[in-house]
Amino acid sequence: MTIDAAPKPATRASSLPAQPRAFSGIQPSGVTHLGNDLGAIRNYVALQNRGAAEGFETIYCIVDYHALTSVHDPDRLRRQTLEMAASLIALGLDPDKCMLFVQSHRPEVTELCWLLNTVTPVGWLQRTPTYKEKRQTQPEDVNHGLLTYPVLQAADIVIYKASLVPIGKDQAPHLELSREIVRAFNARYGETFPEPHAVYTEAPVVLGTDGVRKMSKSVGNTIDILAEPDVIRKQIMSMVTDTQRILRSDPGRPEVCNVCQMHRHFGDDYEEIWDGERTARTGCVDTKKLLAQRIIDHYAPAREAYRELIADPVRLHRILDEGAERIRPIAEATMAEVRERMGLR
RNA sequence: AGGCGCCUAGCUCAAUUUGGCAGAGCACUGGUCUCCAAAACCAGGGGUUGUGGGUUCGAGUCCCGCGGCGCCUGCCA
Repeated sequence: MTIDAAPKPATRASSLPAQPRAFSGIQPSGVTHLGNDLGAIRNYVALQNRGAAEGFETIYCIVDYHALTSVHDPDRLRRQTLEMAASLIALGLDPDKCMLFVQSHRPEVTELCWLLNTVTPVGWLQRTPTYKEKRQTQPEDVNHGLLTYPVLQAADIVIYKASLVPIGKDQAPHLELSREIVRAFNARYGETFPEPHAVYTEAPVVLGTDGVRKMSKSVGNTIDILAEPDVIRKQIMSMVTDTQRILRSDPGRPEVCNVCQMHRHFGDDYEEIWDGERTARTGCVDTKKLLAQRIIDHYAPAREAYRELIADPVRLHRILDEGAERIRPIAEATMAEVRERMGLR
């Protein structure tokens, strides 16, 4: 992973942390699928471990406030939040190495969101790609939360004085907006927040089993890595392959075959597998069975860990509560500083 | 707050001027078929018609209340 620019050393403003902190939020979309892991979670784990080794803090937040802009069923939100927490831990986030908590357990962030709202021009928000997209996908429910979504995102990052934000390229506009909001605030009230920097992670766009759209729970084209092996086999066998390879003897085109593309992430021998497809030495069924088995094996420990975690909600709640408590002093210190700077106290 | 319009399958919409067995396309599931998938063909599941009352032998359809969405005119901190 690469950092887009070296964070400024925090020498000028004494309120900035000595070491950069990393922050990332993830929506409580329920049990994670392959796209979640390859696209984000793997990088969270890597950054967490790097932080533990190099001495900077990593903060991961399940953003249930943000989810409320689209999810309106309380039971579903609660369930998906727990499922996401269990998934993250099962896939390698370690509450001893990182701070893991639920966004709404630190409600101070909503106060900061309001305060940042007052330095944010509406035009910036209306131009946000995801806002425009949501107006299309849920036209019956264009609530104000959708518009102010990036402001809450900015508040999330800066309330913990985080300066490193691991994101995929698709999130670049949101982070750029966060940077502008921070600049606007610092310009008006004095240097208070570190400007967040993108940590561009190598995040492949993982296509779903239909081979066309991005893997997504709402589309229903996921590979559920934490599900039972039979479910995974069935999902992979149903994947769309190279639509021009009709007969077993036809040569395949690994570049356009989503099954072949996924092999890149599960073994060093994908070139060899691709060669088998090109020369029709192997068939799609062979390649699918191999992929299924590799995914099943690779996620076997995570699957077992998930099963244990989700069966013990008391323990999960305790982990999340502890995370929220550990991060509390940072949030409270920031808010005290911000209120003072803005003239509220 | 008032006025007008809308709400039917996961989605887009039907359902005769005047109440009479809730349907189609897409999507989904299964089958046939070429290694699988796709495509094609065949079959199937899927609905408390937003919600609660009322009129009627019978209500998606008519009447009243409530909720949601959109547009318009206002009011208020």
